[in-house]
Amino acid sequence: MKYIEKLRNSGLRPTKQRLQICEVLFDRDKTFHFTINELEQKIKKQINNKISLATVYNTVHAFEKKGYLKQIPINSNQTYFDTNVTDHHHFYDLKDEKLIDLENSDVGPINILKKIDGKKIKSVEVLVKLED
Amino acid sequence: MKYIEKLRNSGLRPTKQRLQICEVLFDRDKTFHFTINELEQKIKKQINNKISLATVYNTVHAFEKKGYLKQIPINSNQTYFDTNVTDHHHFYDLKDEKLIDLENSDVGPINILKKIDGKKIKSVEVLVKLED
DNA sequence: ATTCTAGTTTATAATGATTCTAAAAAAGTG
DNA sequence: CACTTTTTTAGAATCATTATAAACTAGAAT
Repeated sequence: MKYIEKLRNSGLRPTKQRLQICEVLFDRDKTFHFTINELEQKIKKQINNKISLATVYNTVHAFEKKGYLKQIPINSNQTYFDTNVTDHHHFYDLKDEKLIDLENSDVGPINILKKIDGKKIKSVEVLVKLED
Repeated sequence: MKYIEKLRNSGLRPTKQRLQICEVLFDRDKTFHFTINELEQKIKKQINNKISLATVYNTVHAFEKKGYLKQIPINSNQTYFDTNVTDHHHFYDLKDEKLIDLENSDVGPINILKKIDGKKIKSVEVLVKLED
């Protein structure tokens, strides 16, 4: 399994559950935007093994901490995660409640002119809300 | 009271509770970033009248719908609101968990080059995360 | 391989923000 | 005042997320 080493190198034991969640999350062509709930559904369909909801939460948070996932800042009652951890932006379709990737080339350069003493910029994220 | 007409014009009855919440929200010099919980605390301190939590929620949502408040897209278990409804952006200090306004003049123009058929852009919001 | 230990999984309970409910109160209208 | 509609309210219900504590497992040591 290709994820065993990746997990070990991060200090995470490559358990059956983590490896299966890796498959669901990372064996794909395109970026995956998801809520924990949606991920749970996908796991149910794709895997012949029940994974506890608590484990899904634990794993997603562990992966986020290690930098394999990131949260998408958006106002929703559920937390959204993204398998694309590079700097990039999003459309959010308010009607369908769906996220759409904006590649970096889809957004002109962003200039932050204000500085805060003693702080440095970690990330710049743009959320473009869409309506009909 | 200066808020009576404003409320009436929006189709909201100027009740005692709404007027008091208006005072807490809008009788200030600077932009106010808050969660419902923080707002409730401020109301308790500032007003000699108990306002039910349900009313605070109702009122904040009513004001948001009328465009007097807006939500700030950020990942937090609590929803953040902003009394500054003009197009503007935020710093988010990861360490202190504090929001800081970025005036429009603090951010260069943002060009969204991608279009989605049948959808139009409602808002463009930038979140700049800060670290030490 | 067997034993040991720390890390992991799990079902379930607990928490906490938000929404719902339905009855009482207040606002606006004639 | 009488009437209708909107608003407020306390408390219940909901729903995402986190905590708990017991059972399990991976990796290391013996």
